[in-house]
Order: sequence, then structure tokens, then C-alpha cells
Amino acid sequence: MYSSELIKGTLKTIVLKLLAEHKKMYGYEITQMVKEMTGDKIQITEGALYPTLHALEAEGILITEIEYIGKRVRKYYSLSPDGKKLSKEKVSEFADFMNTMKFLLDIKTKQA
Amino acid sequence: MYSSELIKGTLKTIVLKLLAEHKKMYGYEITQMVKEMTGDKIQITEGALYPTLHALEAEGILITEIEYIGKRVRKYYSLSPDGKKLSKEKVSEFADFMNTMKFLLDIKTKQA
DNA sequence: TCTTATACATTTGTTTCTTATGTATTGGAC
DNA sequence: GTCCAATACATAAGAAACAAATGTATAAGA
Repeated sequence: MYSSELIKGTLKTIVLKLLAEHKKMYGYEITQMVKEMTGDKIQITEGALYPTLHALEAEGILITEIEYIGKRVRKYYSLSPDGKKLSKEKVSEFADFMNTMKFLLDIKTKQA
Repeated sequence: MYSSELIKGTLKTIVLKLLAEHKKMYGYEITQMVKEMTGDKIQITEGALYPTLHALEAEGILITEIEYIGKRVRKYYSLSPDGKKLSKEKVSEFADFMNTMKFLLDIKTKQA
């Protein structure tokens, strides 16, 4: 787990990128995928995720689709056209930011 | 300029790293150096910087030293032994975080 | 039957920053 | 010699983004 300050400001970018890669996902699924992909280093809390998803939906960035698994509701989110655009922008902004920080902090990286 | 969320949580790390590289610096100098090194992409505001410096001083991370340039006060900050340790920790935590995010966002980087 | 996992959601509080404001000195342009 | 920009400190009020806690309900497995 990273000190909580670090993760701040990255949630939106993470969500948008995951949705760009997986077409449609539901909230709980997003938290589990991030947890798994990062080896528990990043854990998205529900108190942060759901308000963010609702806000992005209200802005027209995300589209929802309800599905029932038995009696249990599942709310799928996917990217609108604006969302696809924003996803790319956010990811490339973050990539740029990382390069800037790498230079500022004089960090050497390995080739991806 | 990056969207303001991104920079959140990195201020402490930036300050500690700059002080590790430059022995002693004063507040205004830090804002100018970050501005210059990042080509105006990151601008540290005084409202964020000074409280952070004061807090780090109160924690024993930073040591201060007053100097007078004519009649004008200049307050130099430098790392205490604890500060040197913390600086390394924060930078390597951030490097680790960048690798995690790079993987999560599927970002390719160039060799440093 | 009881606990854990799944799945949604909101509320309250904290941290961290932004914006605005304030004081004072110094240097350069005009 | 006056005015503006830069230098240099600082604080206060508010916003943003998140963490922690709490709540509801279904489903699966021991």
C-alpha cells in the first residue's frame, strides 16, 4: 500500500482506462481488478469510487446499463464517445506527468 | 499545466528530493526551480508550499537557517538526518508507484 | 445457520491543495 | 523619482478528492 496522498488524483484516470480496455465493467469489478493487477498496492475504496462513477455519468462520460444476477442488481458502466476521448487524454496526460516527475526526481526507469 | 489533481500528493516528495540534491534552499527558490525544470508544467503555489515546509520543520524533517539579503529575510531549509532518510524513501516509493501505474495504464516508456 | 463475498450506496471527516489576501524589500524602466 | 514587477515571507478561507464508517440486501459455502 502506498501512502494515501499518492493515489489521489489518479482514480478517474484508472477508471477510464479500465473501461477503455474492457468495454463494460461494474463498480465492484473495478475495485477487484485494480486490487488484483496491483498486488494489493492500490485499493480503491467504495466511498471514493461510487461518487466518482456517478459524477462521470452525470457529465455524460459514462453510460450505465442495469443487469440482474438473480435478484441482485449489477450496474455496468461503459464509455460514451466523449468518454473514449477523455480516457485517451487522461492516460496521455498521466504519461506526460510521469516523464516530468521522472526528470524532476531524477529517476531511472527500465524499458517497458 | 497538468490538471491540478495530478500534482496532489507529490509536493512533499518534490521538496525533499530538491533539498537532497541542493543541500539548502529557500521557499521562493524551490517554486522557481520547479517551474523552470518542468517548463511551467508544475507550479508550486505559496499557499501549498509554506505550510508544508513549516509542517516538515515541526516534524524534525527540515532544519532552518535565517539569512538577510539587505533588509530582506531569507529562510533556508535543509534536510535533517531523518529528512535524508525520508527523502530517499519518498522518492523510491514514488518510483514504485509509477511502475505500478505504468502497468495499470499500459504505458510504454522511453529509456532514461 | 453463520460467516464471507458480492454489490450497491451515502454520510462524515480528513488531507491536501487553490485562491485570495497581506506585508515588505528591491530593481529596473520611464 | 515614481511606479510596476520581481523577490520573499506568511496566513486564512474554501474546494476537491479521498478514507472510514455505516447501511442495505443477496448469494454461496462451511
